[in-house]
Amino acid sequence: MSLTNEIKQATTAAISSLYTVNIPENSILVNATKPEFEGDYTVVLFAFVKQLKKSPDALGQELGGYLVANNPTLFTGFNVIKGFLNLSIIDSFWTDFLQSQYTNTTYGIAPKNGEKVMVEYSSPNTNKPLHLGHLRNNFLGWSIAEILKANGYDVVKTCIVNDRGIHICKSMIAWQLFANGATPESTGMKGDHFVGDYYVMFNDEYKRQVEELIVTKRMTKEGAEKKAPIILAAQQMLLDWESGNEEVIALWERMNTWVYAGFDTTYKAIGSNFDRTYYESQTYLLGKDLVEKGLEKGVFYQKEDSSVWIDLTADGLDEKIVRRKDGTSVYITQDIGLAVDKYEEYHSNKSIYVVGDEQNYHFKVLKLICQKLGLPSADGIFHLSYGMVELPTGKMKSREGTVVDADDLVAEMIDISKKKTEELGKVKDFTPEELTNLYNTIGLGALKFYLLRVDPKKKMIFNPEESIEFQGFTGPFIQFIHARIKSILRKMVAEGYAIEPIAIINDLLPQEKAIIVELELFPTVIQDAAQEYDPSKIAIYIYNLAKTFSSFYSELSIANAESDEKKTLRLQLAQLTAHTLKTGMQLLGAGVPERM
RNA sequence: GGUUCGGUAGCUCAGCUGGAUAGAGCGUCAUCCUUCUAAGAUGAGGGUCAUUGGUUCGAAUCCAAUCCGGAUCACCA
Repeated sequence: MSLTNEIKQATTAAISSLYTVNIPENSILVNATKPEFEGDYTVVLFAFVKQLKKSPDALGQELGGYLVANNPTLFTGFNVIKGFLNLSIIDSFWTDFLQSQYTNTTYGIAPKNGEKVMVEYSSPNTNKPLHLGHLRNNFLGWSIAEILKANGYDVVKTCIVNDRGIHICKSMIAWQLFANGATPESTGMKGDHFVGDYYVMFNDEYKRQVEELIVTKRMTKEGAEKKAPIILAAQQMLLDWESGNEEVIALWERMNTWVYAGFDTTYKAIGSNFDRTYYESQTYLLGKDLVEKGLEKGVFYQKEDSSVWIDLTADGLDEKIVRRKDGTSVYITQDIGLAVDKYEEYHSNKSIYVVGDEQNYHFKVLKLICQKLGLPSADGIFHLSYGMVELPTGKMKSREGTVVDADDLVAEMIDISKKKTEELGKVKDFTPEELTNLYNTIGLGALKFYLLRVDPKKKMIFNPEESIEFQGFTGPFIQFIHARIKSILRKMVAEGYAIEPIAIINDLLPQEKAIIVELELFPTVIQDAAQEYDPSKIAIYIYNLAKTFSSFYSELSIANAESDEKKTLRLQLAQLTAHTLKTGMQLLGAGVPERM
């Protein structure tokens, strides 16, 4: 149990025994004491002053006296200022805590709880390469999966690949028209970029044809957009694809192979993977049966043109189509089918979809429809909605060439970490392989930390003009503190100094105590991060811990401590800090180097 | 227009289940490497917490209204 919970419990017990009044534990507010006052934790008294009919000061004195007298293993003293009861925690509590955890390399990680959760993220389109927005999505999905695991859940990471539809046909048409048989191999290009280029070519040609039709045939813009030969060809190709035309399918498969090879490279570079990948080409027909059943049940209704709808106006939403008049399924139908499919395969009660906030409405509707259909998976559907990554100039637009490409950005980050490392010249004895690993760790650490340190729900601004920071509130700072600690620990090992458990220390210095106080919070932070689906809680926490340690480090010597006892204590502190920083970074999908 | 998310330092962001004098990082200025890694530490400066009203012992935090910005409301996915 966390210390603040212990304090709450002790306070409830005290109030109950002093005044025979029962106050719920969670209504008691316990905060860290402000540095300008004496004490470690503060109970805010105003809330129950009225109920207990006491002045804040009298209540504080009585409560404080009782708490100290009855919890001698927890509190050493108290003071009351206005309505705040400041409690001092006994040093033995902190040293005990440290003794019990300093060798624990998985400090903060909860044991398995037997529950299963699915996390779906990434969801790429096969007609263009991954960009910065995908990176935020991938890092978020990965991190949430890790955070849930750390809370004891069994996690299945899934990906739905958007591999069919008119947009894919556009790349295919353009390739047929313009490629002259070129391939990623023949051009030396990464497959996803190769295919993405043809998607751009399609749009350029489409635009040209539309303008031509407007000029030569005096068509309206809308009319020309429908009649341009290249769009008609794409539409025909989609029909051919759906009817199983062998030639079209063969081309589709060939181009998909290129794209997947490209995606694989990117996923490998950013350290991402999935336990199960679904392909829309295989799932797009799912859900049709469910529409039939829904019609029978009266959840859906049919219009005269035989399209099928659901009326959600009673729930504050609109009417929504679930099957087209030509009988084909729409986006939402596929998702209903996939939800059922996933549930039948894994039987997880919770299914998290990491998808941008532009689809908030879609997921509201999806969950509602599933509930109305009485699907067992319905209540477990949770849309982890995150904000878009924008540029200072606004949204990223592929048509205007303002997309920040994922591969480019990753390469740039690794390159910058290489340059910075070389400038500092601290790892000249590294082998080329060790150097490559280090640059990767630092570059990706910086990138992941940067994208995960802000609240996922908020949109974030990325300025390509200013490169991502390596100093201050960043991944490399945390990595640096970790490497520093490791360096000290290595030195101790080299000197044959063993870190043994020690007896209680009664003269903890403020700098020493500050770190233990911070460390004690880690398990609570991991729980919060899971509850809120918010990796930034972890990022902020490990940054604060690293900062606290860094201050401590610059003020007090570890190797040349005043006594052997203190030396050991500080080494224990350093070690548990290193474990915690490492675990925290791992929860963000980032690594920590032993040296940098 | 309906729904919804946001507006905190020059910039990027914390803090939001109401609690003490609103915090970081970057940038600016100053100090510190013969002592465990300076990707560091210490300090200075920087605020009408969008605006107005309300709730109360107390509001950046809760409520209402207003202003500004984003997303969404497709027989696209």
